[in-house]
Amino acid sequence: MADNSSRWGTTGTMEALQRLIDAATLAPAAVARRSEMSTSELHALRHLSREPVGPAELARRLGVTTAATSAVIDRLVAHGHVARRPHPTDGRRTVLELTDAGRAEAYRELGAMFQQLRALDESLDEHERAVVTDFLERATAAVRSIM
Amino acid sequence: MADNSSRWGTTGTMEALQRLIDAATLAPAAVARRSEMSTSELHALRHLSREPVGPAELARRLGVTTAATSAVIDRLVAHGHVARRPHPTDGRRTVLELTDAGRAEAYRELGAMFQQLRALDESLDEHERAVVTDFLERATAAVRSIM
DNA sequence: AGAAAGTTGCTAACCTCTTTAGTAATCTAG
DNA sequence: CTAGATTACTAAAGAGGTTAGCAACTTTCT
Repeated sequence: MADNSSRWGTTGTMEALQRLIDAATLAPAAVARRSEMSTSELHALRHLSREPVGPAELARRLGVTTAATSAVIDRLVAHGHVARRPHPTDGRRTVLELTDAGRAEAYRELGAMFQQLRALDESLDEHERAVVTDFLERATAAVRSIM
Repeated sequence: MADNSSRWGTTGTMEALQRLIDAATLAPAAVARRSEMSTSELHALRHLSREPVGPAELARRLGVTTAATSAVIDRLVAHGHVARRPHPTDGRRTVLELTDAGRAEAYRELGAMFQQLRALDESLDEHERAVVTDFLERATAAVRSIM
């Protein structure tokens, strides 16, 4: 058996990464509670801010079943944040689109964060950006390796 | 009102960051399901792998109430992963410590990820490490700003 | 063209985990 | 030494998830 007693993540970079991941896990719960929605609804709003997708794809991104996603969408529709539209070519599918109210809500809750992240990104020079992107991609691979 | 229609995170770095955060959010659910525990139990195991803390502090780190944390600890104790010990000086408090079985479980489920992250960290030179750490800390601040 | 198989989206019943509310024990500050 | 926090817990109630199953539609195979 390996050395279980060795501590993980003792360098500054690893500590910083753990803090980022913890913050990114806790922040949605805090925001969701404040705006009286579930974390899944908030995550759905965030995903739909990027591009319209259907319930099945949204379920994959949320990491829950399509059954649970149906309920999430019901709540978002009831709040006027999302509209269900028929898929243009595939009769089985539905396309979920943010309403203006939904877009405003997403912006209100998450806009400040994305603005700061954008400013952070723009403060990097080309070399730094390459270093950071490479790090993030390799860290993502490490995280995904346990899924 | 600001420009709601502008898309967020369109650069490579921002895309990579979003993928990391999504992976770091989805991975615990996948691992927890596989090892038949709740995500809170897994997160508790991870936090307790770093240092022993009490239920109140653990509740803060998990982002749930102490009532919910009591139940999480009950389950971990029932599975033999954690032991409740009295705090040496404060009579109100309890100190939670991983058992050998708990440490082995944490290592089994998360060890591969931390090993890869460690290798990633070690592949950075001093300058790169400084760039990455600074980026992670500023990204964490951005995420925390919406909490 | 028609049958078989897969995908999509939903409902219903159930179950797990969390919150709210309240209590007892202990510590700390005035 | 009393008043107010803090810690940890239990019990009742609620939110949100899963499993199971179905109907509609699309795709693939023959």
